[in-house]
Amino acid sequence: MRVPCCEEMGMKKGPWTPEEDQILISYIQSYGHGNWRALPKQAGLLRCGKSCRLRWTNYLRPDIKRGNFTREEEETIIKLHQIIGNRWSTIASRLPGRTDNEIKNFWHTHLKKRLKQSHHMVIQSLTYAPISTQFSEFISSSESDSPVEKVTGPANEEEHTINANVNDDMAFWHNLFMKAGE
DNA sequence: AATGTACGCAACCGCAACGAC
DNA sequence: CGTCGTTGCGGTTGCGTACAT
Repeated sequence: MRVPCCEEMGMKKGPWTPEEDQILISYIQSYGHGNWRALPKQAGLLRCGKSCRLRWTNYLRPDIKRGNFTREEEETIIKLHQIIGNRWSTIASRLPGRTDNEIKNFWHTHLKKRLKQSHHMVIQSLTYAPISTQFSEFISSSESDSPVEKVTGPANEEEHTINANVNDDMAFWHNLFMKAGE
């Protein structure tokens, strides 16, 4: 019977202390992380391997980029999410220095709000244009220079957001139709 | 200044995938 | 081929902080 790491006795939970961070960093720098399950014991940490791996990959890794997401990163996330959905690790692999957890959090706290805003916009736009026309516009804009990419500068922030939102919903409807056609 | 509320982020949990045996 | 152990992923939670009243 396998014991979940969360049930292992004597394992510490909750926020990591600077001391624990330092132990983990210096251990991995010296020996690497061949076996996460064995690592905490060997390093002298009262944490489960899962917790160590998470702390390292999401916070302590030297190549992690800190700070706000750039406009390009934001656009990449939106576009990839349109295509592949909640595949955060896949999206993260396209954004050097960003972790899946960070992207997931960013999506839920910032980008998700835009879906709500865009919901009424797409309904509004569907009222005035046939769906086939909108798909061809969406696909051609995705293949060539997207209108989203042409927008730069803070003055166009709202327009940029709206374009991204509409694209998002277009993708949703596009996927829906593709599935229906299968 | 005190209290309530909303938000952002780090961390946890459960499950699926994968490889070793 | 089935079982077991480990890792990785995505969803969710909960705490700390900023902001509003």
